[in-house]
Amino acid sequence: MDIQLKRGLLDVCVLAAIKNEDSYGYKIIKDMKPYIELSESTLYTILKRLEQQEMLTVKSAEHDGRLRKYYHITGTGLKRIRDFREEWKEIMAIYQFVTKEDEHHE
Amino acid sequence: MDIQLKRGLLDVCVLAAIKNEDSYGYKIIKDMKPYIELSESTLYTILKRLEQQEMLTVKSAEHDGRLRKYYHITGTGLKRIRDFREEWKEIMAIYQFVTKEDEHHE
DNA sequence: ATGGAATACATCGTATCACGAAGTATATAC
DNA sequence: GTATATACTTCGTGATACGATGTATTCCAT
Repeated sequence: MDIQLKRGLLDVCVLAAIKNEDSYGYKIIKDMKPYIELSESTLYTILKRLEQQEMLTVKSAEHDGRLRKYYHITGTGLKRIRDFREEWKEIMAIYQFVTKEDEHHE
Repeated sequence: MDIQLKRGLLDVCVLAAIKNEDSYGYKIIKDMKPYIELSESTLYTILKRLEQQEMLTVKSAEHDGRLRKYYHITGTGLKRIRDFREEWKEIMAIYQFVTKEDEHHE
């Protein structure tokens, strides 16, 4: 898929991946894989950004003797997803504009 | 609207704006305005890129005594729009993933 | 006729951002 | 004991949208 098209979806997609239960880097990548593939460097950059924006919180926890960073979505993060639903209406309007056929052809 | 979300739509939206008839910078901006607002510097950057990618051709023509650059979509450009329709299926899958409700809540 | 919009295009610098490359470290399977 | 999977980190780079700024012409109101 076009890289540019992904850009606007990435952040919100990561948030969606931790929406129902806290998750960690590797698992997020796997869960997103069927929809969007992204590299580790990309994901951790995004996670750091989302943390700065207070869309999620981070907590280190031990698992099988080593530390994992678990990411938990915040109220702001949930709002981001709700806002995305609203933005989608504009996106659909753009989609219609791009794909509408020339009216006057038979 | 989120700038990031626009990114993937901009190129194809500009192509859509010249799909039915050749157009020029100022008019493209006006036609796109209801869907996506973009500055002149952004548009001309995009037009130059699309020309390099042979999605469109440029032809200067006189209008009211001064030169205008008219942009004409190519076969490659039209194919780009068709491909976009295909990509859209993936985008919709991502949208579903992001907005689907937690299954186990009543 | 004079000034200010509106039209029309161009260039430059900057900030954001996705990503590949490379690195560190541990657990598990063979 | 060696490879693979797990798990996270840092660095540098290229793409790109955009504000700022500049140039030049036409149109319109005063």
